[in-house]
Amino acid sequence: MPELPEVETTRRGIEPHLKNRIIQDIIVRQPSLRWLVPEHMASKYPGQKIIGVIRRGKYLLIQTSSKDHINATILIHLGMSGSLRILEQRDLPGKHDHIDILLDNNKLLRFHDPRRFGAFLDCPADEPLSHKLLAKLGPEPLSDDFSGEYLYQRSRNRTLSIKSFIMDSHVVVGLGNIYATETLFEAGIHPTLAAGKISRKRYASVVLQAKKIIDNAIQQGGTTLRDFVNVSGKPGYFKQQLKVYGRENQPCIYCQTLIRRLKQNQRSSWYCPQCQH
DNA sequence: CAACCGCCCTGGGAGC
DNA sequence: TGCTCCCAGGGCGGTT
Repeated sequence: MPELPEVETTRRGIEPHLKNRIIQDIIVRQPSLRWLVPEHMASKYPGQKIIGVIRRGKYLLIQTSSKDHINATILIHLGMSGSLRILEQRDLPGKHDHIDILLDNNKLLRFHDPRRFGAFLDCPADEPLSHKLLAKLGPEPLSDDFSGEYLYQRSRNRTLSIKSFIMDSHVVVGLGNIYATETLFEAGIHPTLAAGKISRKRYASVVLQAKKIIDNAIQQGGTTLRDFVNVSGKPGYFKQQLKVYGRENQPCIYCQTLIRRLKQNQRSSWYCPQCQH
């Protein structure tokens, strides 16, 4: 489920419930996620106070602090199928509810992840963002660092496709398959074009559309926020206005040409053969 | 270095 | 109903 807007929606949903709470316990039922959940986390974190939840790309960082002013940070990635919910401690765990962080108000944060591509890790104490998984990430898509000029410069001499290029988190974070597909559709760019051959002008369009789409999706994520955190645990992709993603053989909303699908690096791309070239 | 490909998993849906 | 196959929101790590 989670692309960047869903992760940001999750962050906004859980932070008010977590901030200033003391962690009572961490219960790990299934440590085999993308990487093994470190054993020491269950002993390190109880007693720590949560001071904030920040996001970097699709990673969430739960920052804590103890009486001795020792800071620590839990690093969470939701992978393909992960979700986080605030529940009561009396709510029994179900299938795929792998980790609970127990809070000091009879609530808990529950990590659910059927496919187990997610991650639950510990950051280096001194500088959490120096974690190996975070250190080389590209700029945030909504930041000023993500500009047409930046993409243009980074892409010179690159032969891979524009689709693969903008989905590379070391280039820019947060453009997953859905939003990369939608971005190229709105920018009118065929997904197989070589990244290194695309003009400044077209990259300016890519950036403009990506920002628009992600910003809009975050706004919409807000509408499903309550459900996401408290009840169903299902973010509403159905509520999103997807213009090309998943629409194979349906008419393009601009020109009525039938949308086509192709495979790039084992991921589907949908595109309009008329509008995107 | 850059590019590509396999793979970590479970579950849902289509087709037979 | 049940089997098999394909597909899915990610992205690391090994190989060429």
